[in-house]
Formats: sequence, structure tokens, C-alpha cells
Amino acid sequence: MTSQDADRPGPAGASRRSKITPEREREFFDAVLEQIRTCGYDAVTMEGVAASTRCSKSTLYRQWRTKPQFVAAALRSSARARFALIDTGTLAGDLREAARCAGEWSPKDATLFQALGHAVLQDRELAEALREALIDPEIAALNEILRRGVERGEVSADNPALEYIPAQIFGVLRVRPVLEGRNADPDYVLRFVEAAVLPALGLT
Amino acid sequence: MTSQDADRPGPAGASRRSKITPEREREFFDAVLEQIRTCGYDAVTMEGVAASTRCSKSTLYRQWRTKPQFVAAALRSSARARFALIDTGTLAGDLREAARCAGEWSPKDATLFQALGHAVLQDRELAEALREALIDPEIAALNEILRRGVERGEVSADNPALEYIPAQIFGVLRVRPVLEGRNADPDYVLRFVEAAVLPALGLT
DNA sequence: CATGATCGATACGCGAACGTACCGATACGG
DNA sequence: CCGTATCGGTACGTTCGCGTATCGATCATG
Repeated sequence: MTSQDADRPGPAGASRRSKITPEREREFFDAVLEQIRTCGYDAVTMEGVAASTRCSKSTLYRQWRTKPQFVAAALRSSARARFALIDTGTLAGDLREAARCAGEWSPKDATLFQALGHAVLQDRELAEALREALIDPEIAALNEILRRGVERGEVSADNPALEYIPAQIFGVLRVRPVLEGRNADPDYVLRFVEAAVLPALGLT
Repeated sequence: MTSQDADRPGPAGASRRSKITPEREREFFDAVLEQIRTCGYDAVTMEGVAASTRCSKSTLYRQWRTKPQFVAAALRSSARARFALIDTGTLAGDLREAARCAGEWSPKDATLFQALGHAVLQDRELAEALREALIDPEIAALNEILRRGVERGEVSADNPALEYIPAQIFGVLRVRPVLEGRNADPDYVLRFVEAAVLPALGLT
């Protein structure tokens, strides 16, 4: 509301007031997200971001009023929906592909998730940004995968396991580091889908 | 190592040096864990704990040298293994009971989990305490439930879904607040077990 | 080519929290 | 019943990060 929409035209902005190019902005966003991943949200400092990107604190505060707003902007600019690209033609194939895909970006986004998990409870704008950027798009894409499977008749629409598939996949992604001390990798998630998700759907 | 073992004999301790009774200590521990749940680990302050328990900061620092050590002691003193009490005679019954049980303490322990999730990456002692208090005992008890099921022949020992059951249950517990905005309750976890876990084990 | 705004750098005020030190008061232990 | 150690309270020094203000340099714009 402050700046990320108001006085920041798109990448092809005609007359920029700021001298900060979109590429430069990406550096800021990548830096702060990376620091959040490694140090946690609370431990991230504007000074640290400024130093690691070799800009001045003034520049950051000129563009984004506060640290939460800065982080929220970084999150929003990183919105993706990787599951949305998946379409192998079969539900089992889509779910396997989703597992592989989820396992790949796990070390990055799952860590970010983890680091923001509690900060989000304190700051509504942060929570909305996280949901908007990383959660809702993926959930929607996953549900779309399931909807297609139902439409093709691969699974009954009232199969009770359907409801829990997103929670299961994101759940194991999130909990593996804690339980086993290492991040979920594509192989782990793939084997999980084949061992638990597909059988529960009757797609053995 | 500092005090929680050295000069603090058990509840029936003969000659206590400290005037802090075990009940009083529990107040400290409960207070700090509660504050962690609501504010997050980083936001918890020794001042806050001291104020809420109406003791002085000096007292806390006399017993536990630093904040991480204090929190670690609180975690260790809260070690439980609620799953260990479960034994209904059948695997499906045990898993349903575990679901109910897990759903009940979810709002408390899952929130604590969440709040400590990232702080744990920075402090080894904290990580060990969390694992020792809340993770390992429950995992062990859950695996014991599964072992008994295998022993009774209710499920094959090489059923690939077995490996993922702890991750599944703890996963959905942890991820539901993020995905749906509310904590997992007994009914949610129970329906999850019946919809996804039991079918994957062939225990429909 | 001149005007003006943004850049990086730096210094500053402010508040918060850690961990320490000192204080009388109080309750245990011999 | 008296010494003594711990209690609660508080003041202190230190560190750290937020957010602001100021300054010369630099780059866009007209």
C-alpha cells in the first residue's frame, strides 16, 4: 500500500522516480528472504540486508517503511504456483510429479515457511503476503490436479482421502526436518506419495 | 548441567540449597512455555517471565545461566509420552486413539513446536531438549504401536506406508493451522486417520 | 547544461533486553 | 536462636536494531 503498488510502475515503467531497477529490487528481495531462511525472521536486520546488498539503510527505508512491509513485499514478489504447470494426463502421474516438484524446492520454500511460521501470527500483513505468495497458489493448483482426476473418473469425488492430500504433502515436507534431521528431498516425497497417498486413493 | 541436575535433587530432595520448591519451578516453566507459545521464542524475555510469575530476574538467572538454558530446562521438565499409554488391542484402534490424543494436545504442543521450530536451528542444546522432550518419546511410542500391529499380523512388516505414519500424523497436525487457519482438533485428526492412514495400511 | 531528486554513507536518538551487581528482608539450618 | 544464603526488587552497563536525519556525490530530466 505504501510503495510496492503506489509509485512503483511495472518492469516497463515509463518514468521511474526511483533509481532502483527491477533487477536491483530482486537482489534486495532475494537477500532478505535468504537471510530469513538462515537466521529466522526476528534475527533478520535491515542493516544486514543493506550490507549484503551493499546499499544503504536509507534506501531500504525510502522504499519500504518498515521491516514487516519490506518482507511482505519480498514475499509477494516471489509468488509462484509451480504445481500449476503439472499435467501428465493421469492423477497418479500428476501426484508423482507434484511430489518430485515439492521435494525439489523444499529446502528453499519449506525453510522459509518454517522461519516465518510464527512471525506470521503477529503481523496480519505478513500473514496475508505469505498466504498469497506461497500457500494459496500451490493449494489451488493441487486441488485443480485432484479435480481433473475426479473429472476423469480416476477417483470418486466423495473419496474422503481427497480432502487431506494437500495437508499430507505439505505436512511431510514440513515435518521431516524435525523428525529426521534432514530436509525432504524429491525421492522422499515421491516414495511417500507412492506408499501412502496413492494407496489411500485406491490408485495402487 | 548447570543446575537442573547438579544442585537440584528430586522432588523428595533432602537438603535443598534453593528455596524454590518444585511447584514454584513448575510455575516458571509453565510461564515461559506459555509465553513462547503466544509470542514466539525470540520475543520471550526473562523480564516477562519474571514479571508474570512475580519473581525477580535475579532468581531466574541464579538458577539458569542463560535464556536458552532456561527454556531447555523447561522443555525437558515437560517431557511426556502420551502415545505410550495407548493400547486398545488393535492397530486401527490404537491409531484412532492416537489421533484423538494428538488432536487434543495439538493446540498446546503443536504451537510450542511451531514457535520453537526455527530457534532450534540456532541452539543445539535447545534442539536436543525439544527432541528429547516432545519428539522422540512420541515417535517411539507410535512406532511401538505399529510394531505391535505388525506382530499381531494386522499389517505386513514391509508395508511401505508404515514408515511414513509418524510423519503423516505430525505433519497434518503442524500444517493445518497454516493451511486452514485453525488448529487441528481431535475430530480432524481422527477423520484424517480414517480417511488416509488406515486405507493406506489396508485396514479400511 | 543546469536543476533537482535519489543514491550510498554515516551519525544519531530511542527503546528493548541481556546479564550483572547490589540492596534490605526473610526464611532455612545447625 | 543466630548466622547465612537465597529471596524479591531495582539500578546499571552493554549491546543491538529500528527508524530518522544529514551530507556530498551522482545520475536523470528538461
